Amino acid sequence: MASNRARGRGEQPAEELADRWHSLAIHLLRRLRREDVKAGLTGPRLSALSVIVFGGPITLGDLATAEQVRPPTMTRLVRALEEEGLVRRENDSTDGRVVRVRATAKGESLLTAGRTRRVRKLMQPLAALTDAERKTLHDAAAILARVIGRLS
Amino acid sequence: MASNRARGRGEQPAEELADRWHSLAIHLLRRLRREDVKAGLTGPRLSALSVIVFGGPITLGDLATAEQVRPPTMTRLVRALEEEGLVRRENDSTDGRVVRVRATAKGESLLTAGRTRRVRKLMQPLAALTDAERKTLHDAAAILARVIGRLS
DNA sequence: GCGAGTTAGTTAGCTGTGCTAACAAATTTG
DNA sequence: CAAATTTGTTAGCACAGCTAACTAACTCGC
Repeated sequence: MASNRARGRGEQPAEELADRWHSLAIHLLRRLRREDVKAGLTGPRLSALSVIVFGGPITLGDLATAEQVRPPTMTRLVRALEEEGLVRRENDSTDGRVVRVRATAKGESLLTAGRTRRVRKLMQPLAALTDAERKTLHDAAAILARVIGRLS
Repeated sequence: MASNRARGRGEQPAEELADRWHSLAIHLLRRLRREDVKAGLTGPRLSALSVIVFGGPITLGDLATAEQVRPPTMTRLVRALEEEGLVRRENDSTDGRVVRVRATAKGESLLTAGRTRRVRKLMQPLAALTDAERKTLHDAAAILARVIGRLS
């Protein structure tokens, strides 16, 4: 029961963590953006493509929700992916309004085969960490994902 | 010596971690951006202001380096901060080329007093974590910062 | 079954962040 | 002192996010 709110010695106050992670997210993304550009696909597009590939055919609205983005933003991301031949739009047979998005073979292979190349730069320093450090990052990722989910 | 590269059971392969964190950074930033906008200052501006406030008067070039951004980008960020009265430009007395950027009282108070409001949304779910979870996030932040630093 | 309301997506237009290329001004150096 | 370097700015591009306003399609109540 001393697990929450108490703020004893050695504990991490939420405010400090929030500041720290805010800054980290900005800097991490700036770095990754450079690599993404070299890899030919930007972060948001790659992220959307990943959902499409692993989430099967999905409606544009669901995709926007999954990516925590407004519909117009997703419309544009999907159009960009479509123009590169990575995804295909399909009409729903029972509801003429909805648009289903499906990955093409090219889109799938780009995501899976291109995966290593894309994250290579980030992987190098990660591979140099100890197992314990990687475990910490692994655990932190799960916690952070939950935190993000609760931001609503 | 089993600490690196081995990939035994329970270890986290660098590739998986890289993918995971890439995605996390994108989603975290999208969420934070909304709050930043409400708070009146965007992430990059806030981040730059923070360096200016705590890093004393600093040249524009050093600021760009610290923020891992190109000079033109920093020129624009500083101009935006200046227009809001949060920072001031100063000419160097010995070198006419350099521009020193200093935080105004308004800038300092916005950063310190406004800090809680700004990160409040992120703090709520963080405060709900256990001490152990916050410690994991704290440790992960340090590791990630190093990883980012090594991306070069 | 038809008109009102709702839902899914798109278009238009804005703000903001990042970049490179090209430049001006100041300083340093040969 | 002329050439090279350094510091910062301007111009212009690509991209991602948003809201407002719209079209098309569906659902529901009468």
